Amino acid sequence: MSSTHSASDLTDHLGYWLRYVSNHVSQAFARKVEAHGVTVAEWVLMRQLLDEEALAPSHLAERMGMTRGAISKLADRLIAKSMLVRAADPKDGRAQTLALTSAGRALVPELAALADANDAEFFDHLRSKDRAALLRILREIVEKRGLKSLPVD
Amino acid sequence: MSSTHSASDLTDHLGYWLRYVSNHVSQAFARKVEAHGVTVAEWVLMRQLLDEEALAPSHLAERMGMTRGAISKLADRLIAKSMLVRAADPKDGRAQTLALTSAGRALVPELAALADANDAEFFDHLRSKDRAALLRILREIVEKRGLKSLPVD
DNA sequence: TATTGTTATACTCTATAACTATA
DNA sequence: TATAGTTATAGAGTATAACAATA
Repeated sequence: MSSTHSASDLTDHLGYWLRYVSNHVSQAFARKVEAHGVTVAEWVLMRQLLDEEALAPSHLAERMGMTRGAISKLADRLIAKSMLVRAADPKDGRAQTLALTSAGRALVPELAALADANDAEFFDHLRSKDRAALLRILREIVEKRGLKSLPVD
Repeated sequence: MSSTHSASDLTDHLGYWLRYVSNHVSQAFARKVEAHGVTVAEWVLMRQLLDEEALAPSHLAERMGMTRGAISKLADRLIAKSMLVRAADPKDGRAQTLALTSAGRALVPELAALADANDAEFFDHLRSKDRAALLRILREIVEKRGLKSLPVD
């Protein structure tokens, strides 16, 4: 039990509010990106690859907090959409790498603009101090709680 | 475009961090409640009914930001688990009401305790000022953005 | 044997749309 | 016709587990 909560004031659960707001924000974003033929999860994967040239599926799984199987399926869909290419790793016969195609790379800024617009829609009305605090706190949770170790696989 | 973001610093999207943290928190909570045979979405529905005696499916759909069809299916599962009962509304032959069974009502505090524990796990390390700020900001977003009107149906 | 990745399977969550019964 | 609800269908997202290839 948290020191600041009791079972009686149910609406005070931060996890509840986080989920509620996050679901709405993601749904709104999903609607924006679907015109470009991609989903939110696909965008997240593409974004991981933007600065990286190429990444192993297992590496992506760790970063995104998903299993390797889930990444495989996500990658399949992006490959079918010609956003991604899979290639064998010459150094290790078991390994594969995933990289953006030029089409995929070209799409990222458009999606990023939509993400900007979505952020603006949900967060621009906040005082800039609150907006900064929200970002800082979320990052702190990720860092302190070491979020990324979830998928046991 | 938000005034505080550009397409180049992609990791600054609040929506991204919100989603990332929320997914981890919800997944951890899902693991805790599954021992009691319910899912997170089921818990949210049960919780809506705790203070209400009985609600119409359409009312729940509006509150939870889901379609009526989705509520129907969720309710089916909870009824199969004997947590919920469906009853005809005597005043309107079309209408139904959903209410917790005594077993359902008895389970809520146990789930609430798990929610407390989950919250503690993810948020207790924050300074209490930050914890309060997070709750306040999330609530403000819900209020100002009027979140609940999403499902068009 | 351990590791990388894929595939098979299953289930939750959710939407859209068609349908039923009542108003 | 309009409304309340359910059902049918579909697809995303994700997990677990079995499998294949390589190390």
